[in-house]
Amino acid sequence: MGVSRQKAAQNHDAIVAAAETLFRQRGAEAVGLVELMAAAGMTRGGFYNHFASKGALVDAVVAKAMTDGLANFTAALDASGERGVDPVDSQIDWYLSSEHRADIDHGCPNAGFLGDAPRLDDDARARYTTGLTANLHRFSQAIQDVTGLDEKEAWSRTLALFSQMAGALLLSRAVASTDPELSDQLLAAARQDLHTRAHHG
Amino acid sequence: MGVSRQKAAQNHDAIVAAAETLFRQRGAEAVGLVELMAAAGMTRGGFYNHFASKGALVDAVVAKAMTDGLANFTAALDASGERGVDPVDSQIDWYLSSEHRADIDHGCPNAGFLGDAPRLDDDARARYTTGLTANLHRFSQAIQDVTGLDEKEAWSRTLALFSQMAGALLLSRAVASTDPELSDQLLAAARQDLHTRAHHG
DNA sequence: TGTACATCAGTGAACGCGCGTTCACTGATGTAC
DNA sequence: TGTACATCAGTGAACGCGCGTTCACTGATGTAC
Repeated sequence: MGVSRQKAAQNHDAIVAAAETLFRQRGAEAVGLVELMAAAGMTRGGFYNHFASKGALVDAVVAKAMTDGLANFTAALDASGERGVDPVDSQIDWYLSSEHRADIDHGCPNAGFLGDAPRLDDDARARYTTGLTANLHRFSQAIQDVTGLDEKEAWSRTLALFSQMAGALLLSRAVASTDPELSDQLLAAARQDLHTRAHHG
Repeated sequence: MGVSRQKAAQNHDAIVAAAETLFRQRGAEAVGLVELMAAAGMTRGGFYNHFASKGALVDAVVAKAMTDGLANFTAALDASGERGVDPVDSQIDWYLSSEHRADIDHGCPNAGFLGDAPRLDDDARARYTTGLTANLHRFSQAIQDVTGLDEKEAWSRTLALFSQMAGALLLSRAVASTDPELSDQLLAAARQDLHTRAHHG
């Protein structure tokens, strides 16, 4: 084998991790397997010991990103609760921060893969959709806790709020290098607007 | 020549028109010149009589889409004014309609190219940014007319509202085939939310 | 107005290149006794 | 515990293929006289 099973499992994870970064930055189509495997510390041929095809890797990457995203979101909400700060406000501030704008590699996957989602294959798009849905339900619960709205109202509010968060983040990223001032204004306008709306019963 | 100058100019437009549709649907990277030229009714070699490179075509497509988008937006606002209906409400209804969701080929270019914008080359990204800025200014003027807010307040309001419109549309498109109900809910929630906010002074 | 010639948009074969994928090979690891 | 062998992750050359681009060629168009 030349490599222990433990090391092989680490290599598997390294491929997925390298792929997530590269796919988010440049899109899955623009990343070749040679470059990808080099980024994971191997040469090209080994790829097919881990995945049946490049498409299968895309599925795995989307699945992992969505799962991690939900875990991070839940952890952030819990951490806010423990610190005694408003979890929805904290989330809005982080989501529309310049740090999150810059963190394309590991930021919110719902936004990170949003532009690519319509062009993913069926499996990956299904994974994106279920991941997004789980995230929205978690967010809706937090909205309910904060506002006291009923379940249905909170769900509508959540869809409206998250649309604004994702839209502002994507627009801000799209113009970040060409018009930094507009990029900042987009984040600031959405942040201010969302804070006043998140708690309005 | 085998082809008149008028016909050559028509062919030029046909290439750009075919490219806009294909690029919006699948992304510029995923569309080959053979397929593109066939869609425009020609064979591959003629492409370089019209554009120096594929990248130059991408620039031209983005530029045309953004220009057309602003013209369409302005025309729609004027048409609303003449019919005596609220131009901002009309725009919101159209933007978050299932028709606009389906019209990827010719819908709002600010949303249509939003997912690709960060990965466009410098020229195309600059064209996207200036086009978006022009659209936002036109929208801000309409918001000012409707709400009576001052220029600065209207601008912030515009950024917040348009972020929500673009985000809802992209999310709705992303899940349209995998979760049609969620896709509809995203549009409906944003529509309802935006109507109540657009006129609030 | 008619003729001779230059122009140049479109054709289709060809180019080098990088892609995703395959495969014979390697050698340390894991297993059987 | 030690030895012989099977396993299989990783290597790197090779595959066919489609990409963007180039180029010699064509022939109707536009121009000069």
